[in-house]
Amino acid sequence: MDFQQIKTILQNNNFKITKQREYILDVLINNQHTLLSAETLLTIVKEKFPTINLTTVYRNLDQLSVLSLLAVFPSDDGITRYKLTCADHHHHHIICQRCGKVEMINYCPLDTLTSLALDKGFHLTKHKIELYGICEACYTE
Amino acid sequence: MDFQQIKTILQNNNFKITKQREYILDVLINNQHTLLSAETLLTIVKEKFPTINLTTVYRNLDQLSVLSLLAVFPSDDGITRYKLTCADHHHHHIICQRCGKVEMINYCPLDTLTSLALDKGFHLTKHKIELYGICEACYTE
DNA sequence: GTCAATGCAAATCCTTTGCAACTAA
DNA sequence: TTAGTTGCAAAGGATTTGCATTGAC
Repeated sequence: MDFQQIKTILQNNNFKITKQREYILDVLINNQHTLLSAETLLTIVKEKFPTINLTTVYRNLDQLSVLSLLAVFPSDDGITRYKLTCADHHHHHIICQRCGKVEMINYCPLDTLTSLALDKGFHLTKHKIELYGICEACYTE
Repeated sequence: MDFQQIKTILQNNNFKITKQREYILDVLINNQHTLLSAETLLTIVKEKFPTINLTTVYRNLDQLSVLSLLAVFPSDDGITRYKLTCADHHHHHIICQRCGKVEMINYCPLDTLTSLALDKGFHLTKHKIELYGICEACYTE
């Protein structure tokens, strides 16, 4: 996902491209390999746009999420983290528990999951496969 | 997991068996097939023990979680839900998005996940496979 | 008797809302 | 011009903490 693609989608949905939104997208685009909390995102955006407000960040995250442009990761620690969704194929993630780095995992036994669900009488609507670990850099630290 | 097993673990860890704790465990044991929020758990316990406090519920959930007796499910809606862990073998869950019913899924390609992680340079520490769907009862409603 | 557990109130933390001022298109 | 957007302050809602009291063992 690059800025042009996202910009187009936003405009097609009656969203305006403000300076704040541009900076927020910029940070998200440059951190597609990391989960960011609203607070962290704010801190980074503030480097370039010091007057931006946390509320604005939350509102933008919310809109991106509604447009399915954002992957949302609620966590045990009570902090929700975000990253842009990848436009390409269906996939899952592995997340470093120390630094938050995220990599794509091209693996999903969807047929198996669907049939497992059906075995229990469930109609599958959604599934989550998340791997957590320690990345090479953190491991050798 | 029945009451005796949990009681033993608690006592081995210097926890006391209070009336409140008994009722909380009772509700958790009788709802092993459902995810409960702290608030919902409180409501149910209150039927039998009207003076119990939300704080007590949270503190008990916390302790159970520390002892790995509790599975914790943070969710997009900001509410964390809980259920007792099953003592038996490793497994995952399918959760009804309408009623919260939970069933066990005896499926986990752990070797595959471990090697996928390793391919990315990650040392796997934890993984999550959660299926979401609509259960039979909700579907035919 | 001792130490953990409880209840209550207040505090905390993340997130959302109301509203007036602003700005992209 | 006119929606959508922002910033600020205040509110909300889930969870946690402080502290005096109670209760299990």
